[in-house]
Amino acid sequence: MVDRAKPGEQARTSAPGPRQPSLADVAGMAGVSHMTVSRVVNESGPVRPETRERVLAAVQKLGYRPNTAARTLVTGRSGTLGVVALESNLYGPASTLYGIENAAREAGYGVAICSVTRPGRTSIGDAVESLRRQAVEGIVVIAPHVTAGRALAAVPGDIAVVAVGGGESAPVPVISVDQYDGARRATEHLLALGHKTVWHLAGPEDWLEARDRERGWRETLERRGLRVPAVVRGDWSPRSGYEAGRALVGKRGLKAVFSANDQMALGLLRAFTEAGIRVPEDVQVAGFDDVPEAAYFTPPLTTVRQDFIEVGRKTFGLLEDRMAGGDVRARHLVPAELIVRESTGPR
Amino acid sequence: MVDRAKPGEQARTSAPGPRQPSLADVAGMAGVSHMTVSRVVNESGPVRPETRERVLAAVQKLGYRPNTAARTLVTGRSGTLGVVALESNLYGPASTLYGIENAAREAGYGVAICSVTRPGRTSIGDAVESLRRQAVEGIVVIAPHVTAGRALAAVPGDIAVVAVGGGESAPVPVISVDQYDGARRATEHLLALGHKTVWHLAGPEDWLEARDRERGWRETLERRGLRVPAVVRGDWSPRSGYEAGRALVGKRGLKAVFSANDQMALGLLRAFTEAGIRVPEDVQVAGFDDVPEAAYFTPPLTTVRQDFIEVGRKTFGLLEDRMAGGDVRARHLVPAELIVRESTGPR
DNA sequence: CCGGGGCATGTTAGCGCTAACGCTACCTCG
DNA sequence: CGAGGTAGCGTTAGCGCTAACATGCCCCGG
Repeated sequence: MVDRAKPGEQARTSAPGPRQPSLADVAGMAGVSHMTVSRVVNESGPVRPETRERVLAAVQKLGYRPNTAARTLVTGRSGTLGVVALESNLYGPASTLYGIENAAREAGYGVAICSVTRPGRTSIGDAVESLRRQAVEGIVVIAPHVTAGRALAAVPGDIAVVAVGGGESAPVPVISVDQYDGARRATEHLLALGHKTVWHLAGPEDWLEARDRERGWRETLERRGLRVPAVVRGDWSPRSGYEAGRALVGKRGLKAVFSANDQMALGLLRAFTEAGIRVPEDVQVAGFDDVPEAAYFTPPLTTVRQDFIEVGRKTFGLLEDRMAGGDVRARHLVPAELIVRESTGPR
Repeated sequence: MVDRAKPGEQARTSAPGPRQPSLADVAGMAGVSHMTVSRVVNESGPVRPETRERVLAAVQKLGYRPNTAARTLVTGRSGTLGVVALESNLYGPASTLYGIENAAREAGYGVAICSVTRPGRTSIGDAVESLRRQAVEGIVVIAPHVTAGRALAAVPGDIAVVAVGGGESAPVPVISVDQYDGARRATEHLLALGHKTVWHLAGPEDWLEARDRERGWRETLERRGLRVPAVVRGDWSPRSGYEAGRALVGKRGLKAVFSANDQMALGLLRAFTEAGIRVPEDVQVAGFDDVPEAAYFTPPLTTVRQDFIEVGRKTFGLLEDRMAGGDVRARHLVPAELIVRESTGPR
């Protein structure tokens, strides 16, 4: 039965050498049936210790490696998850990706990624489709955009999908850091320092995280009956923070600014420095993300830390539930933590 | 974890649902053989236009999706590449990952990632092994560590592997940014400002990039017969840069420092600021990486830019060559570019 | 009017694996 | 001492797909 000379064997033109050993090859060498080898390899079903030894020796000698494609074909399970990631170096999304990969690997899953540049209905749809062809068992969409919600609604319902950090109205479970509460904490911290109000440098309008942070800031002010200054908007980049900072310089009553992320806060600090405004003496600044650099800005930045490992863990857990058939649709929040540093230090 | 009591007892806990349509289902609906459907789907072989229409209609109606596992099993090609990535948020590795994913996607490949925390012989070996089980056709190892070279030597030779940014003595092609030349440029730039020598804040000793940057700095000084100050070493983090900065403060003749990356340079700036040392008036500082923040540090940082998109493109190109059977072993360098900003500005 | 060569399709044989069941010992217990 | 287990294997039948060959058909030249 190990006679493989008969069928068209010289079909391979590019001659990749001897093909990978299969169960049958191992079985032949160990003098057992391929099923016994399968049982040894997968530890399914009883095998006599000495038989196992023979099989393992043959596996070792031949360098046998199970063929995932065949296994997937017959079992319908690939052991792979898909992640739709945003192609960006932004601290949050990148950290989230690693957090998920981490949790997945610990559970024995592989991870296939497919990045999208500009999330819209089609590109997320395409990404999901391309991952499905890779036979993933479940998909995580890192979709911080408002439009992502709509895109997710169009995703076929016969595969487990969870979204992280977005997908507001999406018909899928969503995990995210509690942006609203983080913004509230930062704002209240600034107010507690005695300011009459707090300005806000917001992120792009089509990012849910930007909206939530803005809402957290706005409602905190409103709850206290304080004046809500006009929002200045950036695009997360240090450059946009810098430009916003130049626009803010000279505003009457500018005493405290809450930036929607640390990178923009850095730009702010730069603009203020150039304008001769001292932080924290003249104006106090808080950011969001706690990037590793934040503690070493000039001055060190008060910010809101997000636990992305935890986000990854929760995301994976939820995806597992979905894959097992659970009908989870809740929104899961991971708490945010305020880190106080000199940029809001006592004067 | 889900406890499935006995193999084969109640494996399918979740929706047994109608299984995905197969070629046969489409064939049945279109009234043709499954082979004709295959030909339509893959555009291989002649099919009458009206037949094609019927088939496509059935494909559409049933929502047919080709089964990659089956296709892989029979063709031996999976259309997927593997990337062994470093689990870190470091700007370089993360950017490289996206660069590669980009190039791969444009060429129609999927990407599976497997991250390793602490690269050593075993973990890279494990990662490669785990990717092979996912039937990847080629593997990119983002391996900036010295040990990675040895680990790569132990990787079986029957699969295409290329390394990016490391793997010095590895028996595989290597792509990297020209760290040596980048460091040389930064150092010469600092010297051109009239300093007698340049200090160096190096990266971890077991990172090849750190070694190359240090060598570029050292040999530039030596070529000019200048004194080579003792190297201060950090771990890439802003914190380590800060600590190094505190150690450097007060050194006699400290006029110019070249930091092996921007994050550490930020720590340096912080330490100098706290010590009352002005940059660039008292000491001039250059970094490496050109992270997006660098232009907004206080002061804006002179640094060396790396083109990671280009690295990704070249890496993928080389991997393609390898997969096609080419025996490429060269070391490919992507040039680095010096970006001059205020931290080395004219006094 | 017939045979050869294409075009458009169908048929068959696996790829490597696991699920499901079959078969033989041997062992236990009433 | 026979019925009924169970450990330890083997055998068979696909999973969905593609490569290779087989078939029917029509067109055309001889």
